[in-house]
Amino acid sequence: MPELPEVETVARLIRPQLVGRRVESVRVAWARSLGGVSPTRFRRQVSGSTFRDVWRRGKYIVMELEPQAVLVGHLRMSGRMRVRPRNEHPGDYARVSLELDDGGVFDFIDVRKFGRLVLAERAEQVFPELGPEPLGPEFTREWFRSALRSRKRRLKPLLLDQSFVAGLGNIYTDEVLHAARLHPLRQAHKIAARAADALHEAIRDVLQAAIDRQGSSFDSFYRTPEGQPGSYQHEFRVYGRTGKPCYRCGRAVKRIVVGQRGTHLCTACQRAPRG
DNA sequence: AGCTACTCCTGGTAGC
DNA sequence: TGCTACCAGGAGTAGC
Repeated sequence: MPELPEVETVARLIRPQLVGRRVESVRVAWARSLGGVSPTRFRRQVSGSTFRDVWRRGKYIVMELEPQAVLVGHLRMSGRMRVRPRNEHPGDYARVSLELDDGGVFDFIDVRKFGRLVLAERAEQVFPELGPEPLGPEFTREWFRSALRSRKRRLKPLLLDQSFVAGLGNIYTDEVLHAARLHPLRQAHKIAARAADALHEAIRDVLQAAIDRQGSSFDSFYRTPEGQPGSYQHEFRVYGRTGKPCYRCGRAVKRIVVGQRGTHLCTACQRAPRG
């Protein structure tokens, strides 16, 4: 599921439910969700600690614990997080559960088991190399222009690369490229300054609009921590619209495969590179 | 440096 | 209805 807008939504909603809460006990139903940290050590260190803060970086959710530890969560394809009342059933896919001192239980839920909830001393120990936050102050037009110029790589795989820009995934990359009218196979270093600016603007606009709608939900997977679906899926202009008319020109949206990822585009609005 | 293939998992769905 | 094949929001690794 989750890309930057969904992860941001999760972080915003669980933050007020966790900050200040003490963990009373820990249940680990699927040890591999801990990413190599032993369940024993995880239980010992997390039990009794208190949430100090919750924030997002790229697609990671960082939960700071008192006095000095972090839980770094990544939802990958099917992960969710929520806080439920203790008398409510956790469901079949709660992989890690933390009982809180106010009667709530934090669940890390993950059908496909790709997600992780890693205990570390500092978040930076868990993060791989991450590019700038696309909605943050470092992501300027000037930086983006020169960053594109320095990469001899196709746009779609480049935008999906978290070490280039942090937070875009398969859906929003397709939406962003369509909004900027750029073909996913265009070479980054050949993008003119005006087109680079259009792409920069599209990235910020699409992600912000999706956050405003609490992300996108189109199957049973992604829900906000309160169980509500997001609504940005109603704004998709190409993703999942194969064969349907482009909202800009009316031609059928095409699906191609780029780097093993399904890729949706309008070949009239997004002109293919020569060759 | 950048590309492809493969891997980790389960569930939903299209097609027969 | 039942079976099978394929597909999916991510990303690390290996090999070329």
